[in-house]
Amino acid sequence: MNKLKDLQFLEVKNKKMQLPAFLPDATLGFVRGVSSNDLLKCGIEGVVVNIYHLLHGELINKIKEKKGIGNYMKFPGIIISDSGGFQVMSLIHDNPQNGKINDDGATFLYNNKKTHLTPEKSVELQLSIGSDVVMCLDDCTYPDSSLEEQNISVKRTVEWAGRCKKEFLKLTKDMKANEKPLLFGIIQGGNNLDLRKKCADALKEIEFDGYAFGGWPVSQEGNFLNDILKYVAELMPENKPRYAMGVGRPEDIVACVGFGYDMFDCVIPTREARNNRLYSFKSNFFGFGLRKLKNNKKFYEYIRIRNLKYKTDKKPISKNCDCFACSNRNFTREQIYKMFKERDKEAIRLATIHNLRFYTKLMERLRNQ
RNA sequence: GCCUUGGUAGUUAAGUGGCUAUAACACGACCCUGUCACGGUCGAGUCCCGAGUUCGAUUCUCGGUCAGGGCG
Repeated sequence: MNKLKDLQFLEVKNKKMQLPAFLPDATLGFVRGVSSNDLLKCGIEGVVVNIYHLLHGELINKIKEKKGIGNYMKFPGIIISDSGGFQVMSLIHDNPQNGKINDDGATFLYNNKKTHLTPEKSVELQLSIGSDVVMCLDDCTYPDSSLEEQNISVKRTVEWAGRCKKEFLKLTKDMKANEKPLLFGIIQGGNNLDLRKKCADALKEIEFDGYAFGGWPVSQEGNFLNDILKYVAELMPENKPRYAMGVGRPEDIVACVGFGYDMFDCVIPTREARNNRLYSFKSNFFGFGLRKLKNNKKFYEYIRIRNLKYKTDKKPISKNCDCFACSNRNFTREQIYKMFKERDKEAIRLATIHNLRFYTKLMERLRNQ
């Protein structure tokens, strides 16, 4: 029924990842709270690191010493590097005292540290750590930013994408095919369909290995931008991977797979694990097809493990979960509650493993339509 | 026995002769969409006891009591 199956894998540098895929954010070169081994056991086949945070945290040289981010992380899967474009929004646009942005690039002033990124520099850094998928530096905005800001954002994003491509070609021209990473372009334009189209057309003209939906995917009122996501997916070439950056909640991912997206990253499963929310599938989930999943946001539920009612709950987090915490009745809610209350780091680990397994299981289900 | 310092929320502290007495942690509920994130929002919960001075005392005075310190 769908064109999802057109693209079953993302392949790069002799690595292979099943699609659609969820990639947790390993911003600083690790997924908070868990080891790379934990990730593999959860079925995670790729992660997203962030070149701004790696640079700001002065980790680039350490990564180079280890001969690449894969070795550094001891993670054999696909590693996407985000360009720092999101931080242009989350740090500078949100708080101009954190830096300046102009047509050349962005200068971050954060925690008394200066970090300068241009499109060329971002690409160079991403290549220097041995990233598998290089993201173009973009000027990321909120959907409700002013039209003027959206215009500037798209203009810059397109120009920067051109510069990224040029730099990428220059730096990778001598690489063998099985050493060469991919380069993805990011489509901006906020909630403006014309700008989205303009941006997508320009990026397709430049030609990338994959295309991403960029920008904050949620309206000011807190509604997921289904229509925009759908529209942008249709602007992307069907034969190349489509990446919905920052998406999202389980029902949003289901919707986006329906629109044609293949790749997702989001802080939700990991951050919420640390902050109390643990997901589980309702039993009907396993009988649902994609269409039914799309029309039924209630295929899952969550518990807030630190709530008082779990203090004496001897059930596992989820009865139909096979994660390390839940399987073999390894840990009860009562135990994890207690570990959280005692600030035991293992609580965060178990919770993160649990939520990541929930997400990988969701993706497995979406692959088998 | 004498002298001395102190007693404010569950804990540790800040503060005031007059507005709904403050913060952190802990507690309870909620939130989180390319991580500024074990973070954020909201809520509940306090001036040791008695007497005095005063229009008004958690605040000043005296006594009690409890805890710490010093001297015997």
